[in-house]
Amino acid sequence: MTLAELVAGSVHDAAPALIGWTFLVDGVGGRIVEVEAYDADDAASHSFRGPTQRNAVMFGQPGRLYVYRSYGIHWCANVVCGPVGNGSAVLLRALEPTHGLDRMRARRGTDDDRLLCSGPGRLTQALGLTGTHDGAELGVPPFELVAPDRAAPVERTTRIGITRAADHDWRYVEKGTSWSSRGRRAA
DNA sequence: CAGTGGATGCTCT
DNA sequence: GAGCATCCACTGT
Repeated sequence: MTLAELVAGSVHDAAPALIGWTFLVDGVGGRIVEVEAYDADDAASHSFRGPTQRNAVMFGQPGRLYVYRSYGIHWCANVVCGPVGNGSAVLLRALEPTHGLDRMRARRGTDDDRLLCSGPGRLTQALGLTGTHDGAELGVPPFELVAPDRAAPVERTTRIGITRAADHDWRYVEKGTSWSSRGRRAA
């Protein structure tokens, strides 16, 4: 499956299908092990109340990056999905670091590899993503999204860190991973 | 360990 | 003026 095919469909199909893909920015990144789906009928989604200046990218071309500031401090990155105008996206919550570990350690200011990409704010910091990347097209430099050799086993749970529509099971985690943002295990 | 609260800026009410 | 799709440091066991 190509990236274009994957993001063109429903966000609820694309989100679990993204698990196991390798996401790189300028050669730095890793395997996607945790994501969440957000659509326009979802009270927790930025697109719920229709297009605004901030969420404009969510209503544009699929396969682009939607980046927003979270809690005034962090950046969070999403992959826009579905047909143009439907306002859905997949929040990237955690990666298993595989490429450019040294650059990620330097950006994050830690030698604990478990803390490099296990969380949406950490992930963007490790990969150097900021608001300047909002609306950027994925799959072209400096971005790279590589499909896994075979589909990864995926677990489905409730989303994290939201107050509304928190009961929707739209969080997807690679089964058995120790790199997710919750439930870490020793290496 | 678990639980709490502060940092910090922008969007929408 | 409220409320965040978060993270970290600090507290008390």
